[in-house]
Amino acid sequence: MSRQSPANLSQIARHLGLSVTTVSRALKNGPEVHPDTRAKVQAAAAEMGYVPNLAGRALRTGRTGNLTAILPLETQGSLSDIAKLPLIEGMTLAAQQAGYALSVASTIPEEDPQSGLLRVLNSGSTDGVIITRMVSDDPRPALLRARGFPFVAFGRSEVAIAHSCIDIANEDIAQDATTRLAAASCRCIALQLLVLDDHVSKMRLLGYRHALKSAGLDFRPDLVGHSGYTIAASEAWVSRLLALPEPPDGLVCANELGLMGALVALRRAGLRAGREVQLIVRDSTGLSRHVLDDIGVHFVDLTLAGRLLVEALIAAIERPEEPPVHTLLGARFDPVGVSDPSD
Amino acid sequence: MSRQSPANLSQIARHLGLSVTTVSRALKNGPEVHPDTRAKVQAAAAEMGYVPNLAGRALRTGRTGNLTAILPLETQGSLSDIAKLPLIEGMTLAAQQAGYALSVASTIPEEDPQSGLLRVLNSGSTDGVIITRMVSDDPRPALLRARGFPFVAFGRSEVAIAHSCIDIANEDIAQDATTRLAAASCRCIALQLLVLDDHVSKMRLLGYRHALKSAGLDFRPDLVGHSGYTIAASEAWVSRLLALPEPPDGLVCANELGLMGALVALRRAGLRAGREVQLIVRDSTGLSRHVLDDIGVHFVDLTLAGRLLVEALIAAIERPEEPPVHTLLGARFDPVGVSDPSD
DNA sequence: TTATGGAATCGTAACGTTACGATTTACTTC
DNA sequence: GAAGTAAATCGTAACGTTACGATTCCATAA
Repeated sequence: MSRQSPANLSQIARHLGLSVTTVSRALKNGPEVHPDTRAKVQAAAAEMGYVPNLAGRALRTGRTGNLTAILPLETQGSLSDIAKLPLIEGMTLAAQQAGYALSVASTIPEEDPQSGLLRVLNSGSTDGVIITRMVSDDPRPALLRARGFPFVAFGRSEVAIAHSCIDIANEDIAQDATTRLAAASCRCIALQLLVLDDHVSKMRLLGYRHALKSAGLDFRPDLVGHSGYTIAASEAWVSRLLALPEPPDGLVCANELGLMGALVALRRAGLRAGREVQLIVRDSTGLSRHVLDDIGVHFVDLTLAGRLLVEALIAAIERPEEPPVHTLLGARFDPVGVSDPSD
Repeated sequence: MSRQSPANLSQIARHLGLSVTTVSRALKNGPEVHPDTRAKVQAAAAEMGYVPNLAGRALRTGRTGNLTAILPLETQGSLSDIAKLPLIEGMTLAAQQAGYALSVASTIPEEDPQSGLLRVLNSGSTDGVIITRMVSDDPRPALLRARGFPFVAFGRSEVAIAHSCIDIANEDIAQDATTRLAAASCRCIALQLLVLDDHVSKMRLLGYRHALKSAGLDFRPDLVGHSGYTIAASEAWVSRLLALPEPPDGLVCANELGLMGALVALRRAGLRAGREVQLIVRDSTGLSRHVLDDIGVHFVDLTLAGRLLVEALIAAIERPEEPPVHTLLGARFDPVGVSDPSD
């Protein structure tokens, strides 16, 4: 009962009385084989259950058929940012449909982000990488560029290096959310950010300030804060907000977990979402509309983002002469409420 | 600016005046090289930035350094079962720490589950697979066994084939949940299942019926139903339950999404969780305790399950003579409530 | 001095694929 | 019928690694 390996080119060639070369060419629709031969070879390959051995092909061509996404995974057992799931799903499915396999590699929190990337590159087992969590002066694009290694970025940095990137229209979304709260008569609108100094927060802050100005509201630095990626941290931050002398009457939440934390904080303070404090959230899982009975949800389709990232990466690998793409993904605003019958 | 490839064995050999063979042996601590030589080789390899080419190694040894988990991913854009995220995280991190890469392959809903598996096997790009969503008479273990291909299963089937599997103690958990509801004076306890006919549902039903019997309660088939993996389906099912002539006063939810659906259904019916209907949920993300203000949560550590799956798979690959492991993972019961300050 | 044996190192082949140049076959044209 | 040409096919080499048998070297014993 030992491991049986699938048929290879030489077995097909022997079976048909052809050379390995001809079989190889026939299978990839090379123009130099006789149509009859091609048909015969392809029939035999199908019948014998031939699948190309990727190691052999990789050794010869340098292409492995693997893509790697570098994501920050949760190592401590606490609740992870669930928006990663649709992103992973989108990337995996798009890769699979294009004949690639997608591996996820995790950054290690204590580690320099560059060395994690280097580990992946040097293993030589991937054709291209997707990098995430871009920061303003991110060193990774330059590193990848210097190696001539195909990559795409999820999110923008301020580094002037040509590469494809897919980003979320964070500025627009924050601006729209703030404007909607102002239109709902909020006068003290708080903005929840996730981490300090990354590009996402910078853009969201821009949109927020722009909307405040348009609505004729003052900017109050004490209403802006970063609350990290956990429910507990969000709850702590919102609780502090609510204890201010002039607490907010509107809150732009950063994501699902930020919303959860905010809801817990409101419950503890005896306040009601949608009444004393109105909430808007940026959501990527569809979860928020089921827990939030308030103004609405900005739905950001990260499954689509994952698909676009993979497609851009494959383009960078297979057609390097094409110019890089820059896609800015907007959000769909969904009003919510208990009466909404949709999923 | 073309892609620079890292050093290979022959470059190191040339640089040191040794043969490729000796360098190869020195780097993997083979016993036949002189200690001085080994030290020299390893120093040179480190200095020249040598990393083994995985394609070359794979071609020679048949080992690729890749593991594949076959999961059902969401292709329709609807909210996916978020419990997959901690599972993926646990698997990915454990694989990474052991020097493997983990790819996720998705089953295609319309497709025969076997052909998806075959596609993965035949690609020859993976050393072992993790299969999930086991059903009672699952054909996949026999298929994998016949090929001599290393694999582990998440969940048990009733097929008598020796292989490692990691399972959740679904029977115990459902029994404990039902018992707790009965102890909280519930007399009509409903059981939410996910899909019909899989092993998980079978075990949960067993535990549920056992607990009912112990508590002296009658089994009512109309209180047991399967509600699929979406919030909407759960909501529809719970709504139907609540419209029964004798509606339940207790509900054992299947997972986070089942809970969400139940909460929406309760709100719509004007009922309060923890009052007219008491809830217990099986949770793997830590999310439930933030939305549920009721009896409690059975927390199932799927990050750990993912880690155990990968470790068992690596054992099956590297040490096939070892007997397979069967691990049954229990749950930790966490009482919840607004006054609970933990994350 | 010559066997003996063990330690250290080397050379060759092979894994399955593809690129490239060489070779055969069949058909047209003079 | 011979020469020329295009189409079809073939043989060889190479990617980087490891397994295996062969070989060298050196110290010790006969």
